[in-house]
Amino acid sequence: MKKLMDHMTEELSSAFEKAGYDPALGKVTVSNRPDLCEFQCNGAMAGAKKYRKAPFMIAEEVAENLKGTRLFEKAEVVKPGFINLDLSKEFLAEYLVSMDSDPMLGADRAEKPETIIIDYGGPNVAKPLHVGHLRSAIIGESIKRTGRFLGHNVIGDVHLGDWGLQMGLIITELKHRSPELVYFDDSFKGEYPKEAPFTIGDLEEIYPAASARSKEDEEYRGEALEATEQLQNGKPGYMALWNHIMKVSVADLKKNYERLNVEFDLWKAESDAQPYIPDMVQRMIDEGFAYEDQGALVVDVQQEGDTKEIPPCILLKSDGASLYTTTDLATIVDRAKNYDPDEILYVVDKRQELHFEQVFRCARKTGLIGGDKRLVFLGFGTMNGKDGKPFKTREGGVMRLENLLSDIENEMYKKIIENRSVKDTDAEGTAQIVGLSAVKYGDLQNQATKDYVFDIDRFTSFEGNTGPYILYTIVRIKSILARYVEEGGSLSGLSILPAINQSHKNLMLQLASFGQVAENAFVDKAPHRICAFIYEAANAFNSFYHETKILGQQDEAVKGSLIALLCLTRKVLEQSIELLGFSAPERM
RNA sequence: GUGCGUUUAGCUCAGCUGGAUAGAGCGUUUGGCUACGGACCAAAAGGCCGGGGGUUCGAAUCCUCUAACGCACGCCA
Repeated sequence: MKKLMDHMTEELSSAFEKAGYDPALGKVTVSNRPDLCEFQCNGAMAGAKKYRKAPFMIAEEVAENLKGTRLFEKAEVVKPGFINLDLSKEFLAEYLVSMDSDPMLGADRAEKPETIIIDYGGPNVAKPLHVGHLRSAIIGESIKRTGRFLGHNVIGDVHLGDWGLQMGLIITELKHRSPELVYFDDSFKGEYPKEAPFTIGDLEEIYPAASARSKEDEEYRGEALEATEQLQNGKPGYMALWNHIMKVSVADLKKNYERLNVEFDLWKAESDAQPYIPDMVQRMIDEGFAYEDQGALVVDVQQEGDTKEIPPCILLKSDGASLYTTTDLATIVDRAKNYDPDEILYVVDKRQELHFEQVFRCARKTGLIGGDKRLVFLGFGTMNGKDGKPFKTREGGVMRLENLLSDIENEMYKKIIENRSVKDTDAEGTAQIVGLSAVKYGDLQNQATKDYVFDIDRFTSFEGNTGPYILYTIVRIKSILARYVEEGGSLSGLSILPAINQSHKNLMLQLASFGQVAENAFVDKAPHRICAFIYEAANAFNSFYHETKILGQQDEAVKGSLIALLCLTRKVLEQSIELLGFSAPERM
């Protein structure tokens, strides 16, 4: 569907052209002086030099050509050469009517749908999810939903860390604790037990213990490294243990991600890429890309024009074991082969930027993926506490994700109970929904690439630019609509009419920009733009609501049109939060 | 050391391709419930956009120098 802005830009462009100027000057933007006008065009000033003419004169000539247009109710020329525009209420109403009947709400479905793999989540098995995993999950999920909404074939892959030294560490620690287990008996030939000899709780205690010990105990670390390599070589006992670890962990991870309303299409892991490694490495050697350096097998990725030294990619360590670089490369092979994606997007901690730069260069250089395919790194910043330092528990430890969520939910529950004006049959369920909005909105409202301060008190507040405030606004709309229906009104057959006051028009203008916002947010991988849009829309609605009598409206046609606009507002807001990855309750 | 990033109101952050008086929220101050949810709305105060120089009719935005802070820099992931 053609955007409002496109309609206006077309109109201005032809006005410029008719006056003998470059139509490209007719670009219309949202006004940065809402007190003066709704939209503006600055083309006259941009063209002044080229045409050696005062911008004001150019603007006047252009404005002359706008007379009689049904698009604008005002098109005036101001000071140096601004063309200030106010949209016609009738045209705006027509636009909203067509937007209302468009399932995309004014956004365009991709002309050429692309296959995009988003690599996000990135948890390690046997380790509980902690706050560090939050951003990847939230941001990745939002981008996935937005891309999908716009018609792309987006595949979310959790990309589990299941193959590195961490596994060797767990196996080693298990061996120290229970050497009698059959998994450690090399002569054992029978079938390994079906049940894991540990629970998720055990694993969560075992890993940190092993990790800590390996840092102090050289010999222990050596054992872990050896176990890692043996696992990677498929030692049966270790493979059996690995299977147990995977099963126990994945079940737990799924539970946690579900609570976050985050869903992956693929639960692939590092280990899934292993089968591709030998061939890939061999080919890199054969084709002369890989060579031995200091005992390790490496590929140079330095390029001309680099302002710094980029270390080579290490494919195999001197002991022959692979690293995460190797795995990431092999994963590209896997993905290229099985999904043929146009783009692979990595939503990862920004500290890994250099690593991915190396991986991408190596993949390109060695032709693992077609040159027309995109490898994109979206690095996000750290989640800090109020002190500006990485978020920790009160005791200074790493905050587990489930604890964080529980804290938020409890906080929400308290507030809901305190404020409940409507009887709420399921305060706990509501607290969960609202709590999730607080966490997600609090995160997504910031630019992904920057560090941000996670402030529970602020995020869970019902006031200000928060998830709960947005949900409150939606619930309020639902409540009005419900009352309208109770009073005998019908929600069908209503149509949107021109605005009856300025706040009414402002709301309509804001809603009309949804499609453009969604598209831009996806192109720029910037969910925070959707947040900004939602917040402005919610404000516009509340302001309109405050000034305008709705249910008490005498004129039935007007009343119906206001109700129709409420329906559209609700639709737009709900679609927007859907893109962010949360939803609104019926009451709160 | 090299490279990358950040620096906007007391605090937390926006500012889309350079445009007219730099915007929100929180906090502070003030006003509004005999209209549909006051978890709201309206308003005030608060800023040499880290600093210098430059490009431009016009710079928070582009270039350059500089400061502070953060992060990364071959066999961990």
